[in-house]
Amino acid sequence: MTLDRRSERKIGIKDISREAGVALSTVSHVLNGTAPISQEVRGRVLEVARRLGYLAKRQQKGAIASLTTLYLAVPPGNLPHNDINLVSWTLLTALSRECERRGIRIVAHAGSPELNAAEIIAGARAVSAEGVALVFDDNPKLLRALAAADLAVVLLNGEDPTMSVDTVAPANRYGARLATEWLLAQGHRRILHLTWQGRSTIMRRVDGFHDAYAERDLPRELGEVLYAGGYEPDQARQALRNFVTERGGLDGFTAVFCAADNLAIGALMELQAQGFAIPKDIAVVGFDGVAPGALTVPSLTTVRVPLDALAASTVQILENRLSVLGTDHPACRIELGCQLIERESGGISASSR
Amino acid sequence: MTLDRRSERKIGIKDISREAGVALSTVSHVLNGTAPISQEVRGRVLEVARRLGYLAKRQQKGAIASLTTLYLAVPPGNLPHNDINLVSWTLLTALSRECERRGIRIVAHAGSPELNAAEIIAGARAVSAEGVALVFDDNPKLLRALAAADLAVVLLNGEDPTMSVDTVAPANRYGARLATEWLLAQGHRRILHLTWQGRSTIMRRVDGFHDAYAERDLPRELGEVLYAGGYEPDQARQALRNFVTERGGLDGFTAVFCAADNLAIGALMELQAQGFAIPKDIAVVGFDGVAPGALTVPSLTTVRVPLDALAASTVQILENRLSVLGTDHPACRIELGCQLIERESGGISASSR
DNA sequence: CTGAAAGCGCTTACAG
DNA sequence: CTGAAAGCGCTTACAG
Repeated sequence: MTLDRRSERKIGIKDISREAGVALSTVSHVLNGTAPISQEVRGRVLEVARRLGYLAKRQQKGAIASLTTLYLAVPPGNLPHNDINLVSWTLLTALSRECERRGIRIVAHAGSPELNAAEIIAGARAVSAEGVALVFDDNPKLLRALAAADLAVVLLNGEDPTMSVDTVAPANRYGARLATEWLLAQGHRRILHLTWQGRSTIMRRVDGFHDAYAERDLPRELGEVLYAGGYEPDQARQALRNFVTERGGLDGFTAVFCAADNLAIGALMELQAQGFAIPKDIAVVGFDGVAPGALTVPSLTTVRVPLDALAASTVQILENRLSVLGTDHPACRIELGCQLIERESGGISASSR
Repeated sequence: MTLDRRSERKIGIKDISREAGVALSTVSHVLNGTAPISQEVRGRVLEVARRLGYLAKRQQKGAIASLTTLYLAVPPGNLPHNDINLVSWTLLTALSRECERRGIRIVAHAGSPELNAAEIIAGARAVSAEGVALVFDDNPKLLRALAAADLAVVLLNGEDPTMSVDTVAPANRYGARLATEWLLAQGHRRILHLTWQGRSTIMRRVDGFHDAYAERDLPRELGEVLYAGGYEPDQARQALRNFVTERGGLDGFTAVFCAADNLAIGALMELQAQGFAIPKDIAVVGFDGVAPGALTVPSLTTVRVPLDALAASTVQILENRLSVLGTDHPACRIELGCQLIERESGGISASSR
């Protein structure tokens, strides 16, 4: 029994023919390309078919149930045990909703504090999982050991330097470039990138920060990278406090681009505590797009990571790997675009002035 | 009429049930997950279904014919007018074979020497193409203009810094890291990366070259980047000739990693002309994996780019975008893994010694 | 492009 | 898990 169907009635080509006002056979011909149909009718039929969800249903039917159980391995430190780690929480929620929607059972791994390939493989076997989603980790040894097992493995929100498994991640480099370019377009020249020594995905955001300067042929020294001790708001505060003390002020910087909303929230607090007006004295932009940023004062301009789409791609790539793609098909890396959410802390966009 | 079907007879679940030795209904239950089936039987059925090509057929059927005509835009300079530009030639061949296989008409753009968005859009409209594949180009203005049109656009073998369209490319950064790491693992420490000031995809290979050093905590200054005037073999020869003259020899370098097979072929010629033995005095590794590398003396160790898989992904992503994914779904960037082909010029692998 | 009709391939419910 | 059987949804060939 499938639990969750968005619509009670099943949609068939009959519904499409009625809705689009064409013959049943015409719908079939459009969908299969079995007869030459005018561009106009064809467009109308496809539009209706998509709108009614028929295309999605048909594609879903095409992808056979190669994945019935998904085994989920998350490094314990990233489990959403505190309410600050909202990215993890939102991403894992999206993933389990996607599985529920597709009727896939999802089983969480529980093992040693440090993830361990043998444990994960044994755990997945024990529940007859065909696929494993590894989240946030990018220990090459672990990845290679998992890849060697007879399982489909996908790394979500991480980077596999050895490309031994498929990967799904936000376009970190692009997203950081997007935010930096947006600030540059508003006339900011000295931008401080506040980040931490995190995993390589976080380092890609540093790359993107530099890309934006390079693209405008601006000396990369105009921008500076400031490392906080970690991604907690307090660590952002600490880092900025030290920075302001050392430089005796903002040292000409007019914007702070933070590698995570968490850091941006800390930055907002610290800069305001020091008497700076945001965005007037200094603009602040975050990265992630999780809920709290909408509630800060001022509200946080940030780069939104498409968490729902990431979850959907993760399941999709696992099913593909298990069905059509064999083990010999090269590993793939999928990056999804991010979007700039303009709120108050970044100032008013040059384009909307 | 569809032209090309790999097998004459259509494969159905009846064939699978016979081949796997199970009941017809069992096959159906396995494929749809409509009844609990033992892991063993389930595995056997799926294995047979994949082997007979049923899974692929079913998935193909699921993906409705949203793409009937593909419009292909290639910057004229990249058209395979000379026999050296084999990467272009092989990639475009793979793309048209993939289209033929799927019954998609492919129409090549012919316009101004410089690609121009208005012309491409008009050309695509004129032949009623639903999708456009833009190859090798990454002019942001052009990409943005194309993205604004009512067409599905995919950039093949390029990088879109603005992520306004979907992208399919080899994992350049990873591939370069792979080759460099392979050389480091053999004990090479001073590696020369021979490249040219090409598009950003070529620059990613430089990034990967540095990644390999960083990963081993080796100073990046051990490796050096040498820019040739272009990617022709003669330009590689020229660059190496100048290098050897300036440094009065190989200056301690024991390996050359070239950003393209074309350059590697030039490097082989020049280094041998100067009396160096390959791989004994200096190892040479290429990138691309096109045919001529197998025929050089010594044969070329190189990184193979999965051109067939790139072509298949290109068509796949266009169909996805046109059917299930809407215009609001974030743009995606797909990178496919590359593989090191060990031949003679790189020396014997440490692992196989 | 329509519309009625034949037919195919798969799904599904059920007794064993 | 099997096997026979009913039935559903889509495809396809054809006259208009």
